[in-house]
Amino acid sequence: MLSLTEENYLKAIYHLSDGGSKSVLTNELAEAMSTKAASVTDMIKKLSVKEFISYEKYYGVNVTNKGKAEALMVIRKHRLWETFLVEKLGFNWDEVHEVAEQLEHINSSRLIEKLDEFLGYPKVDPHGDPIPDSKGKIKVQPQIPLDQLKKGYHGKIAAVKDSDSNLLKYLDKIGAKPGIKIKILGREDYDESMEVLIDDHRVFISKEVSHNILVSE
Amino acid sequence: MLSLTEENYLKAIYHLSDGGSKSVLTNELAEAMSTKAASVTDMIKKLSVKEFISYEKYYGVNVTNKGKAEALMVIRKHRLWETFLVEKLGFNWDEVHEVAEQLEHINSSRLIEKLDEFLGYPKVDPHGDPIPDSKGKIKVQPQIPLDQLKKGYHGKIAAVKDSDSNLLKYLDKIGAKPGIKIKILGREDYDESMEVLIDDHRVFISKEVSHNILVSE
DNA sequence: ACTATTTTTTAGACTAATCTAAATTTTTAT
DNA sequence: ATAAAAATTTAGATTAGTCTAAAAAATAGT
Repeated sequence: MLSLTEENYLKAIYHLSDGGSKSVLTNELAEAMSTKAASVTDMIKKLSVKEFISYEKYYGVNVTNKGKAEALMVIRKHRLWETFLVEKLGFNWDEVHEVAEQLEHINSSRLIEKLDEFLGYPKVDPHGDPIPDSKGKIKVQPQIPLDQLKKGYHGKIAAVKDSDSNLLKYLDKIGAKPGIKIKILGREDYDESMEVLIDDHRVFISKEVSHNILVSE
Repeated sequence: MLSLTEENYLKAIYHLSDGGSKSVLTNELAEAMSTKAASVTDMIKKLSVKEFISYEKYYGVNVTNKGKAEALMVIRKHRLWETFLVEKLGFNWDEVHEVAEQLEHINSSRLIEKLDEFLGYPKVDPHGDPIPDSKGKIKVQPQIPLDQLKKGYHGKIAAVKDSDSNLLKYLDKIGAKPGIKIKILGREDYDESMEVLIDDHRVFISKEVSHNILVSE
């Protein structure tokens, strides 16, 4: 069993490695965990002994399959709880992150299976991020940031980056959330801002915003 | 802010002191916390400095008003989560304790207010124990163990002691839960066993069991 | 290729919560 | 009233996670 801190490190490693597809450097991880490189080195050794990651001195860490499975379970819990908070308790989607950070560490497989059932086995969380199933399977469909597309594109919002609560508040204000129709009406090459139609509502958005709106296909 | 461990000690002190009405000895607390007296002494000093309890060397501890308020909030969270697990997720009432022990430490007043609302502001948890309101107010109505009553008594089950999961499983089997009608049909003085009618269903129960069934009035 | 810079690791120290063993205080029993 | 027993506290050590400062290794710039 992992401690709360170990779980948080492992989750951060999983995310920074893009789901295990590249290695993660000590300083990156220190930055992500808001801690010092020395502390990271210590923790890396612990997780490495437990075989959740593989580690070669000075060359960064990689998650093992065992580590991936564990990280996916934490992510599953996090996203199910976020869904619960929004769907059942009426939280706004910009308010759920911190609480879900705590709830994701509750240890009870029965609880999480029951919660999943209660929510109707959702496939994605309120930000559009996929929820791993009870076996850790995750459906990754490639998502493209809106700022990489041209005038005339139309489709549906697949997800939004959930890094920043202020961004989420703004996206909420303009009605940009997963499942909503979006169309690029025009695009200014100079600053890469664009005019878009969000659910038949006309809005101007900066590149900063369009970069955080993800569409599929 | 209290650490998880401090919260657990404080809750145990609150319960062992019957809600603050008597002082608690070091060894009692060590027993309750499954730890050693020396560790208890250390923690007592910490909680005492923070003024959650008052403490005189060798003479046990008492909770302060500040400590009571804090303990009641933890108890509120515990009981609301238990209610959630049973009412919404379909847990059996003998399965909820351990999970609620974890959930009670989640720190978010917004979460707990929303949860309370979602559950419809319940007054008691699935075992019949009262749930403190958002101000920490708790309705204590005196409850009498069934083993202290005589043949002919009839009324409703108010609560059951939730100490032991095996007991709860048994109570569940015989249909004894809060709100259910109960009548004492007969009582054997020798071993204090009794025959009772639980929701019009005839059962023989030992003193051990009747002692853990509480009725009001 | 060699020096300067950056990154990472090691060494040693700190805090919270725990432990064992020893010392102290209180209680009990004669 | 005093000795034995029980309860409690103190002292000193341990573990997890963190830190700072110093040492070691890798990278970059000329």
